[in-house]
Amino acid sequence: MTPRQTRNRDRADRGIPEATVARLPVYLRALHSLQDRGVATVSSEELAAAAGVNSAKLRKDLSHLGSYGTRGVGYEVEYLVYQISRELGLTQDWVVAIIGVGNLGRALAGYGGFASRGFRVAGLLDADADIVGEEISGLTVEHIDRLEDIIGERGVSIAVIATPAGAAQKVCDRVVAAGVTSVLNFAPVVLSVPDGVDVRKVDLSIELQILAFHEQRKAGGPDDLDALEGAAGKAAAPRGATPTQYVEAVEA
Amino acid sequence: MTPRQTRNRDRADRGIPEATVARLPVYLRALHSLQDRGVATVSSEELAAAAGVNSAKLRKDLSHLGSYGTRGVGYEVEYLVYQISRELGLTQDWVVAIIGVGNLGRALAGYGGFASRGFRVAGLLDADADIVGEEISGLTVEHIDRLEDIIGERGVSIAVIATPAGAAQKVCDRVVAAGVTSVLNFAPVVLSVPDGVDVRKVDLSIELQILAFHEQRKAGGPDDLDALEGAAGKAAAPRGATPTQYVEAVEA
DNA sequence: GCGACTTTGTGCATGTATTCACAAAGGCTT
DNA sequence: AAGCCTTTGTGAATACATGCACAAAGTCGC
Repeated sequence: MTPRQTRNRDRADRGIPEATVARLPVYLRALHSLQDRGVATVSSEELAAAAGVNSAKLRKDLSHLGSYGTRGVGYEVEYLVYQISRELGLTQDWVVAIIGVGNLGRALAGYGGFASRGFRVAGLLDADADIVGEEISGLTVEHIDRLEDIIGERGVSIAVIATPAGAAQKVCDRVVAAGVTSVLNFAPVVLSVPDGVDVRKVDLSIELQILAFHEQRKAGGPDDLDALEGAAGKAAAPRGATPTQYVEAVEA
Repeated sequence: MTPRQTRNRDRADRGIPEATVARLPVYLRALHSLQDRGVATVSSEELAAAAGVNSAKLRKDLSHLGSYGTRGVGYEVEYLVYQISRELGLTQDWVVAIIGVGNLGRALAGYGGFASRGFRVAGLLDADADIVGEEISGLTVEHIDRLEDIIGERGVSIAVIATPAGAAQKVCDRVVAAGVTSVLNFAPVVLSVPDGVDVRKVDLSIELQILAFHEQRKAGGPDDLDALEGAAGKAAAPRGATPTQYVEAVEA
């Protein structure tokens, strides 16, 4: 399937690489910070340093949006902020609902970074009757039974799932059925969704595990234990000999 | 600089691609879940489906660890769990300190997914005297002045930074100076660290912005506004004409 | 013990991302 | 107004990642 490839534009063609899209918010943040400091113009070298990337990469990324720099000078901060914001869709407001008001849901509800960037939290939902009615950051927690109504009435287009793992897929199915096409998932499960729905996952324990891998690497690789007898490995290793028993605890 | 490339191993050579490392925790989770259901053996096809990836990719990923499957049969769940755990460094315990006990820090402290996977939270630190002394999930919040002592005494090797943006770099410098070489950063800033230190970033607002981009795409691309007059773009557009004023708010 | 069937492990082709390095483009100075 | 200096934008080279497709390797029924 070729997705909406055609629009009435002729400069930057509509195929911005995913890797670039993922970096644009970082550039945007760096630009905002420059703006606060009153900087009017920035070179790719400086901006790249602030964003923690290679300057050639930054220039190529920006070139996908169009040609917004001035050779010999750099980029005008305010103009670039606008162009990136527009490209990312931040010149309009997005209505967000947070589902699952545990510790994490509360933290998200109170997160200042939403409002300032065009994301409006319009609903906090939970299944727990004790939590429903509670007021958090100016919003009253509502019962998840009203999910479909809330999404419809308030025009929610992004759902943030912060429920326990066991509930996530069911909640996801419901928000998708109600018309949501973007989901940010904090529950430690792989959500399955129909084509056309985007899911992004944020997973604390995965990030820690990746760090652990590199940490171990620095310390000298895995404790070899059964690798001593060489390449035969598998055949010789006692198959159930797991030193720690990895019993899955129900999470969050 | 060629990093520790040599160990006493001859099977899977020590170059596991980063993309693979990032997926191993996902496989591990899927395997744990199979284990809970009493499944003893799984094919690459099934496991791939559970992890939400292509089965060829899964097989290639696993082949980097060694040859742990049986043709015609599949993979033995328990054995594979052990091998992946070992590769990720989860057969040993990692000591974690969480710095910054706001909403997010609390949520992290209470997150069940840590303990069950070999991560032990050994310290909660904050600069706010009102918070210090408070008990959260069985730990007492300590003052950040004791940072260096705590890291040294308790053998902290991973620091989780959940402070406000403004404090993050300073905290990071201190934990690195105290010997920490892995940092998980929740603050919305790019941390700069010396070589040999790994930083991973989790950023809620970046994820939302990426979703917004795709959401906008589905809806038909950016509102064109100044692109109407064609390719001239930049020259013709009124340079400060940002419809919304993107003033950076100090973030959670 | 043999043949049919299943599923792994991987070579190869394709696609995507990064980085280098430099010509083209603009501003600034004299 | 000419030339120097800076910095962009991008072609080309390289590196990394994905997915197909199939031979090799094993199991299981008969």
